[in-house]
Amino acid sequence: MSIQCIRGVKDILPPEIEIWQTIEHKAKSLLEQFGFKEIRLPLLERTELFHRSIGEETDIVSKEMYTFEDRGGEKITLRPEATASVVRAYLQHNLYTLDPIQKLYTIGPMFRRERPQKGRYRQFYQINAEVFGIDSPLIDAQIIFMLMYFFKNLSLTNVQLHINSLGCRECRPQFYHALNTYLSQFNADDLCEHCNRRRTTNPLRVLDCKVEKCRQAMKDVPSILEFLCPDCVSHFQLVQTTLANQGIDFTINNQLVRGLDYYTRTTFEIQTSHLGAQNAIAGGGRYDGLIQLLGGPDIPAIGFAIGVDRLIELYMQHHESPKPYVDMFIIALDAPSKKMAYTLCCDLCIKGIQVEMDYSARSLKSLMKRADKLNAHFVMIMGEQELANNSVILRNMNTKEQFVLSTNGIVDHLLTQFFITPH
RNA sequence: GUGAGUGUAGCUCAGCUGGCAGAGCGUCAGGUUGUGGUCCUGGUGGCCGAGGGUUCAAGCCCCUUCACUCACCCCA
Repeated sequence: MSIQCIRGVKDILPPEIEIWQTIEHKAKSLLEQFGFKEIRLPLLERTELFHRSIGEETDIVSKEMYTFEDRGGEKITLRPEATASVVRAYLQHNLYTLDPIQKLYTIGPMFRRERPQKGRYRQFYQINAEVFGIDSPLIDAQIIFMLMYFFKNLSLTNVQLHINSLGCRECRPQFYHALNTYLSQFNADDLCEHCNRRRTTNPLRVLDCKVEKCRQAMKDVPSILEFLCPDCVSHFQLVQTTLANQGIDFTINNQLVRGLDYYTRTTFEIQTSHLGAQNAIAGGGRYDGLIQLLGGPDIPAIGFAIGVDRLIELYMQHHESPKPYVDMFIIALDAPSKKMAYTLCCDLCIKGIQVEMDYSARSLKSLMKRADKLNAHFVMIMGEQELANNSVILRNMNTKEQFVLSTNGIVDHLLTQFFITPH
């Protein structure tokens, strides 16, 4: 058995790669239409960055990160998400002194060591966007609008938007207090093993536990939405009315907590019922305290990530991979013809025509079969007879029409008569 | 980390109560001079995931291990 790739990672091969290119291209165009600029970031960061931003008690940090010591003894981690790195770069380069408002996006792989399953890989890809320096709920609504437009534009209509508010540093402590009071009424038997630990370490996470007895126990749990301070209420209200005015359907889900500690106020997730258990294809939220937490000024921010692997899986349920083709396949039957074919092949390729030729000495028949396999739109045939007349045969593979063309000025002739030239 | 299912040709899969390793698709060649798709013929292709055990005999039974898939968990 030859060497295989490691568990939970995969190769993306042609022709599927074309779908990835299409999706990424569409995402970039849309993000740039909305004023986002690309930022390219390292995949490696100091481990400390994620401990401080994502939170020590989260699943990501406590058991899913690829962390190692490099040869200099430094603790390095393969990034499990992008937001922390974007914030790090924003602070490291003092981008806020240039303009506190920055809209940045990045596309690339993330790494989490979880058990792989459908839609969940150890190396997975995200399209990530962040807005720094705007605290208005209008920007919350706008990035959600942009996301929903993106999915609609890809003809992905079977997705649902869920939104919630997690409050701010003013009102969240009061909810925490109420939540702790509520949780304290239960014995260890009433909650699952994880939640017994969470009730002290991260009580918010008990809310969206899916274990049956925990859901029973959480039946009458106070809703975070009842504890929001007036500012948070009006913020959340404006997000909702703005979305509603734009005709965007959403569900308020007060159990939507999300797995990273840094979220405040608006959080959202876009889900689908067509991907099995891993139903979130995009998620994000506001993180007004994170920049300060990482040593920067008190600047609000909001962002989201799209799971590209899942998005593409969903997309492919309704779209075929494009069938590869070449514009022309050249069959040259002897050595002098091959020499000429080679030059012609290069000349046409640099003009933007996809041309393949054959480099072997196989029969015309087998090469015609190959032309068919390559889905060649045209086949050029040249051999002893043609070369003697300074001509070649051009066959249209769909109509079966054949033309005899002079070799004089053939590149221009082909470009103007047979191929739609770019520009 | 836990559970269930599956590992046989490049791909999709048959293979009976243990008895010579199979099909379809793909690939390559041919079906009389230099013309494709359909059709016909032939060739190629395998450490039956790996290691051990039981047996005269193991793809099949037992143990171990690895991988994949799905689910739990978590998230994108």
